[in-house]
Amino acid sequence: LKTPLKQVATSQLVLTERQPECQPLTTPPKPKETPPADPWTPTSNLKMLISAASPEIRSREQRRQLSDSSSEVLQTKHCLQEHLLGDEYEKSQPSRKEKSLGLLCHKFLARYPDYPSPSQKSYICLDEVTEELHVERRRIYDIVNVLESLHMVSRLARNRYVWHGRHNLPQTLQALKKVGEENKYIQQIQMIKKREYEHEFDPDSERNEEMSSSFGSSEQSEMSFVDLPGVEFRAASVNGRKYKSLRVMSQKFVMLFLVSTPQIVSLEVAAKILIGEDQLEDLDKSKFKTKIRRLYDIANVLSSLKLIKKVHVTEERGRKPAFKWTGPEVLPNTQDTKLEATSTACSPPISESIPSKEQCSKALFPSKGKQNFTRHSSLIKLVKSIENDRRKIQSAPTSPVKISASMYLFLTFLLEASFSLFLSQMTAEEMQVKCALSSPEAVPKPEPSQQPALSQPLGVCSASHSSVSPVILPHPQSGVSYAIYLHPSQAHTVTTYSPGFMLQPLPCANVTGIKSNNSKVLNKITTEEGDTQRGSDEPTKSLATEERPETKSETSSQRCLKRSQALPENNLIKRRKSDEESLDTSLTFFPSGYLIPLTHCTHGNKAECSNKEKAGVCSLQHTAYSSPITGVIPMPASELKTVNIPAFHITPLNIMLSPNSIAAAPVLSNSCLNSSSTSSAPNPSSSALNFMLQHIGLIPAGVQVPANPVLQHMPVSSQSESISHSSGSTSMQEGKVIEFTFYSSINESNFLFSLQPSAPKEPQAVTENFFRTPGGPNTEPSLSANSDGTQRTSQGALYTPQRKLEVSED
DNA sequence: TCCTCCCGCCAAGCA
DNA sequence: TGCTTGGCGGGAGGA
Repeated sequence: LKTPLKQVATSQLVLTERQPECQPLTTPPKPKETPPADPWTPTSNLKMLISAASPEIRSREQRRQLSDSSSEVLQTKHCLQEHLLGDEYEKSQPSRKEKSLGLLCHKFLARYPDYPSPSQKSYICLDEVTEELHVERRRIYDIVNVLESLHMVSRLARNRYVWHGRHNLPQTLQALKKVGEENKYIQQIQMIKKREYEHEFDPDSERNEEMSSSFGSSEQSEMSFVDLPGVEFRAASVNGRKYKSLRVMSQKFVMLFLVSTPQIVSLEVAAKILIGEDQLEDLDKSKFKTKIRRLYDIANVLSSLKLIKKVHVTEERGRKPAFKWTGPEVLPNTQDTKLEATSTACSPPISESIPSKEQCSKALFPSKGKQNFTRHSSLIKLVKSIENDRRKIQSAPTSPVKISASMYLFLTFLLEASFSLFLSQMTAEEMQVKCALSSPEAVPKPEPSQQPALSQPLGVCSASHSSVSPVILPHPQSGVSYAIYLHPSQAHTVTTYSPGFMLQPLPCANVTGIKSNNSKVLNKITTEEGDTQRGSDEPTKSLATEERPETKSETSSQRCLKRSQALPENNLIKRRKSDEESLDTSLTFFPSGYLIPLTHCTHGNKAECSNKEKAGVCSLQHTAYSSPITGVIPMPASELKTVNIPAFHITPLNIMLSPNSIAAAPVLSNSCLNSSSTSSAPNPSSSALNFMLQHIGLIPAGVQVPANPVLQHMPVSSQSESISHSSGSTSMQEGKVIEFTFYSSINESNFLFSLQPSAPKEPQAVTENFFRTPGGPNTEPSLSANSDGTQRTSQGALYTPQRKLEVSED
């Protein structure tokens, strides 16, 4: 059996990247009369002589003179070796790049047609290949193993493989995607990113135990080779090393791309996941490095297959190598999903019979007999992780937060970042569904073309981030400016202008559903809110109920309830009582979840303002804000956690602010309410934040905080702070603070921030407390993982890490 | 300096 | 027992 040569093999195929089959615009074809191996320049002969050992040139020779070229080149090489001494010979050697696995893979692939005729089988003889490509057998194994993982080849016998080409690729990718989804790789990726984020805050913390428990033991997590029906896996050593095999690693690597959105996977994350599934407890640097090495090997082959492309992801911590999926799009595993949905390189005229979905499923998930396919151990891990989270939540104390006026500005950044991330982490499908469910008339369905922007997860700056940026909303009558966080789906757009601060299209507040699952307190609150609020709540409430199946093992509200019951010192009722007391005096309530007063209510109008706002009208006096917002929800933030709000439909703020406590908050805007001037500010970068914070003295020089600091309980000094703005139009008054409690809660179907006035606390340095890290001197808020990609402080407040990410291609 | 990954040792396992 | 297969990590080229 001879290894068949690819019908069309030119030097171009070897020296340049191969064009995808279906690419419409290609380089004009080379004139036929030009022999592929002819010298291109007058000096080419010399170059060829000098670099005769180059694999490319050798390959060219091989193709031109099929049988005897290799020996000639070898002779040339030997001659060169004889005549060139020392450095000269070294220089004549092919460079490292020329010997790369990627290039070798190109050459390997050039030997075989992408879509071989089913009638004639193509066989690969390893000896032949190694001889013709002048590489060590070991290297061919690397290539073949990866190709085998994609079912582009399969092992026939010793030294012999069958070449399938890309015929099986669509099915394979679909199967891999399904397995990847079953293995909850998305969650694992999020968890790893989250832990990376934690690590930034607490580099010394030992979380291996936690990680191990969440990833499960190695025996649980072993994953077999994902096979396809009719493509038998006959690896040589299937028993001993298969779990570490490059094949399995390659499949997992591909799965990560297929389940990710966007389809960019960093080597680091991939390596951690692969290690995690092996033996996380043995995680050490060398193992990590080894995994990375292997991933490079795999990535080189996948790159040659045009399935991935190298990119770089820039985060706060630097530039990380990553790869972007450039292969065919793999649609969800539905019965209707035809394989032709895959595109470009994988859409040949498939003449082979395509295995049915049932066959694939049966093969992938056999109900009995030999287990050929993935064990879904990640489910076990997930449960463990969730249990850990739940334990922490239930035992977590709650404490109020004070935050200074200067912090407010910063908080707006945080809110934006967090909410932006939340949005970005939603898949386009979720968005469509939830938008449609929650506000069918107001929410236009995202165009398919918009989906990528909407579904950018994991720190990639989404183009849609601006849609949830805070708006500084002046209120001339009350003298209060508000920051509003609303999603555009909320309603009509109004604009405002606030010099020196973020300006975004301002959606009018459209009261969103706030649903109480079971909290008596909430019922009471609802009563307090009044009928109007309830009325506006109803549609969404019902929708939220529909949207949120009972299968959720434990809602955030339940968790919160448990927590509150378990913690007398933070008893909700106590808190509520306290809140009500403050309400009697000076507390101002703003419509639930939307507005943050930025400026003080003067003493002259404070009471009026307070009363108005208590009635839910203070912020609504202006016609531009005559939205359906009605009523307020005065409740402790911890109780607010019981509110179940359909994600994406609500503005994630619940605010109760005391005019006293905000008496001197800055006026950020005095612009005309109806001004049409609008400008968008970019998402604040980490460096910008750090600069700002350092500039205003909130953090010492040299201290860096990420763009999305932990949102957690932050005892903040009520003492005078040195705050000054030497630039910009925003001025902060000294010695005044806004006091509120910030909670956030995110899970799959809930998203809630709340702000509320906090009880007086011992003065503490704002910087120290706001930016303290878990595990630091003040270790109260420790971070823990959550299965849904969010993070949680020990008090139960959740946040989702986000980094400013830039993806750059090399 | 760090990223990238070639190279080859050597062990597992097959014929 | 020899050969095939492939895990693994040192260390060097390259950016």
